[in-house]
Amino acid sequence: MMSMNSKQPHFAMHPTLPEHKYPSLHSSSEAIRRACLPTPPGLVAAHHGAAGQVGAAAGLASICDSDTDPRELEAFAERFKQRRIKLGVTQADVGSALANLKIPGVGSLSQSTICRFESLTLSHNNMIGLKPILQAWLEEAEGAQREKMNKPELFNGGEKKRKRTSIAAPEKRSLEAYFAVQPRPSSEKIAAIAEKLDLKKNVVRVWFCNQRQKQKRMKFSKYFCTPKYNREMRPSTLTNKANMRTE
DNA sequence: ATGCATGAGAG
DNA sequence: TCTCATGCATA
Repeated sequence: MMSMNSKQPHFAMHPTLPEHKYPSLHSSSEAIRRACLPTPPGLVAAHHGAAGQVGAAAGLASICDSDTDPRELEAFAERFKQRRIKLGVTQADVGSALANLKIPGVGSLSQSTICRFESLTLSHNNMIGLKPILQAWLEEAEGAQREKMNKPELFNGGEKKRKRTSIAAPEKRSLEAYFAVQPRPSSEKIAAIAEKLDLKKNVVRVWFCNQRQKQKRMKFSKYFCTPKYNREMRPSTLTNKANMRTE
């Protein structure tokens, strides 16, 4: 049942980026952390007032560390976004610019990932791993603030476009109902559900996997279940170039 | 901003 | 098979 895989955080391993080999990045992630920056100016160790409550609820002691403290991550993410926008750089720009940092084992990231980092919709560990990298980029970008970032990157052939499956609302509601009573259905159960909803078994399986991942995102984790955080869970809009232009 | 998907690694 | 980090495609 609870096969809580306590695995190490690993990074990029995308099939669509042959440029990098991604050699066990997490091994060098600590090196990056050290090699990068000391600690943010005044945002370090915000308030530990709520930390006690959360820590108790979580039954953890490690989150007291300023580098893994959810509040510190939250503060950094917010500051990161603000400064990125100040620089007039999009999430996609940041993602591709990361490759220019030449950090061993660190290639580019997608707009999706940068977006999720800023909105805290990543796992706690994922946030911790990405923070030093994005922090390094931010420093570089602000250091070379007077120069214009260039990202040519234009090579397109005739690749097969992936088609995204769309699960209809009724089916989705059913899935959610099943998930509520059993987040981890057996293979057989999945097959049964798939047949009932007339969906491919794999689609149902992946849906459950993704649903479980959602529960583990920072915003929905135990660290952020207090009314206060729920209130501040609102999504922002000033992110894309389009929105920035709209001003 | 987010839904569905992939693939490495672990079990 | 699952988890986990991540991304393409799309709303």
